[in-house]
Amino acid sequence: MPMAANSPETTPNSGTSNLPPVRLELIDVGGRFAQSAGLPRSVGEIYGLLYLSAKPLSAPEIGEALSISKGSVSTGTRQLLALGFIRKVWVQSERKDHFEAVLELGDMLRSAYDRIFKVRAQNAERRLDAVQDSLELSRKEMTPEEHVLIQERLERLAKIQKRAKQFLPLIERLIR
Amino acid sequence: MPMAANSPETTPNSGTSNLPPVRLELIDVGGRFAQSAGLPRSVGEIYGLLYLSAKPLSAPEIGEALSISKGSVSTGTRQLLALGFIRKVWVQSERKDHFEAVLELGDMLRSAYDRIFKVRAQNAERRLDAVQDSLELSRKEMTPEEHVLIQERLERLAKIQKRAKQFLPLIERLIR
DNA sequence: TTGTTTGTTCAATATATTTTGAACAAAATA
DNA sequence: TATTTTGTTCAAAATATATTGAACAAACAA
Repeated sequence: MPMAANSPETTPNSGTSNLPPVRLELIDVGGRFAQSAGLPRSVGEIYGLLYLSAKPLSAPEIGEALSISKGSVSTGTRQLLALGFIRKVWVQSERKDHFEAVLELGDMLRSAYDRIFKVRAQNAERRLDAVQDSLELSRKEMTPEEHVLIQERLERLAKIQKRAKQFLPLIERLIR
Repeated sequence: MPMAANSPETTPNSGTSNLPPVRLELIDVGGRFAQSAGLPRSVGEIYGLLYLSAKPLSAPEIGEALSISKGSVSTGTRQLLALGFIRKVWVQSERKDHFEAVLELGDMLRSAYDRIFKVRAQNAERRLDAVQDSLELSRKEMTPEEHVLIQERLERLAKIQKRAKQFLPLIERLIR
């Protein structure tokens, strides 16, 4: 990975676009970050491109700069808009949509982070409750020893879950 | 997702194993959790199986219970061992390796979490430095305005990065 | 209205990841 | 030693995910 900094050949699209190396690199940074966050690489690349752009870019411009298809630009920008990472802007005497990066990246990342965190915490809670219900339903089909053992271990999970939930608001306060 | 609780048909391996429904459900919970953490589903399923097991299980037992192959059991247990989520135990008069879940799941999750977090923070820092170097290298190939704009925006990123880094120790203290 | 431009959708394709299982290696037994 | 049992590896198959591009729809112009 440290190699990437010195090997423009591996950087997206070095052949056809004429973006300066800095920008190609930030596109790559964005792409990798998106991947590590479970999003398609192209989504991060679009953000990386827009983040260092002096002016809003149209969909065809984005597609050309990154050599990705119309379709990918369309779905990628839709995702970024939904996440609030970019916005549409109106460019005078242009019919095409134009996009620019929301520069308050820190705020966006924080809110995305705890949105995800909250949803996960909720799901985990619901799911664990269901498992505990299931234990009671199948009580007769197991030995008392097995029942107790499982009950205890599920109880442990529930405790972890509860603690994680309690930390949420603390982390939130800390983070903003 | 709520469906899974009521549809044993979709639960892993309902045909051949005779595990009680609770255990099948926790296997599923583990599988999904692993996926959301970017690990193969089977890894989470193995942990889920072991977590509610009254006794350590051998590789073939795991493979049969989850209907996954020898190879998957081998790589899956290796990953879980490396992460510290399970351990090998010696079972009397048995030649096969046996595995049991480390029950202190909370501790393991916390340490895994901040291990990942630290590595990411480091990578982000190295990477951003490289991008900033790259900006200086290609200074002459751009207009002064472009240079300033990019410089400012990279500066913003560096600030976000620095703040995130500062929070790390706080989060750590909070979490343990 | 018709023709043109712009944007979206989605089936087909390409890519990346996971799983399998046969071949191999290592350890234990006899 | 040879034989059996147990565990690992890795190329090939299966699966999951992302991307493409042609077909469609929606907005606008004339």
